[in-house]
Amino acid sequence: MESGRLINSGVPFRARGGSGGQMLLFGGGSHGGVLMAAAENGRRNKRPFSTAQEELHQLELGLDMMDDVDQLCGFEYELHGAPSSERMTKRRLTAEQVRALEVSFEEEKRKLEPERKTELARRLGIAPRQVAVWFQNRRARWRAKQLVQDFDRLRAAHDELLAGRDKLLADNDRLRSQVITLTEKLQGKEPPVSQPEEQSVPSAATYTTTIQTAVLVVQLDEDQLRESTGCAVPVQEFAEGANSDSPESYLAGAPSPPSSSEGDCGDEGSALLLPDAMLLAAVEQRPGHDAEEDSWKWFWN
DNA sequence: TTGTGTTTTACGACCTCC
DNA sequence: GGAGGTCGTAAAACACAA
Repeated sequence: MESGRLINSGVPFRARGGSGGQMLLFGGGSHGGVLMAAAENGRRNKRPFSTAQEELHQLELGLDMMDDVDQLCGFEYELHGAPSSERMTKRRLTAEQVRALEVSFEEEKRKLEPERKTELARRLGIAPRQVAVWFQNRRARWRAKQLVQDFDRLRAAHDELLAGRDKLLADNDRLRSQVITLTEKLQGKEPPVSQPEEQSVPSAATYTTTIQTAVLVVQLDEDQLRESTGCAVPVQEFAEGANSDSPESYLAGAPSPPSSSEGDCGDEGSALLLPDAMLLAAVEQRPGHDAEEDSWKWFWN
């Protein structure tokens, strides 16, 4: 056996002499001599490995085998047997090879056409199989990176939605207090002193007046609210309903319990936000109203 | 120098498409 | 059925702290 001197190479190798000339083999650690460039140079380099092509040239074996990439790959097979039976020795691609592969990866939109594979392999002095494997692994890395980016994007959108939801809730609280206060002022009452059981039961006339007052407040605040929440407020619909005879008719538009899109400024739930707030202010004063049985009390929580 | 974590290369199993 | 894809993983190559 004859060992070659691999410049800038950490790849275990051995050169086998033969009557018909020398053959270079790329083997694993136990297969042959090991020359480490790092040991020679006394330091580590990035990507210290030369290609099979470079090594063959450096060894000056005098073999004109560089034109046949498949033959080059076959050398490893000769050492290890069929690729499926035993792993081939790993060989790092050079920076130049990786750069060319990256360019091709971008140009071909991550697809590798057979002709392109063959051409790349020939040009870079590696086996077509290596090009295919490199693309497979590169696609996997690209997908992993995309996954991270998608996650970051979704998280940012989620945080933004949460912030919007908090703002909506705060606005809702503020406006609810405003409606109640104004309603009570119009009724000539002072704000309740947290004794709801002892409150006097309003008459039907007062009840209707309360609702109409609430609608008025909503109309006055509509522009401000639309600006602060970014949600459409169907005040007109609600106002029309307030003119009907039956207060119960207002309940037809009562909100559904929050769905998975809670906090979302969507088309249905939050569009009912203000009318619902107004309505509830009135319903709370409705004769015989039982707050515990209120099916949409979730809205206030 | 060594231990350890990360990246890269390569493969087998399985799936899909033509 | 073959070619080429993904997925999961092994193992070599590499980086880096202690």
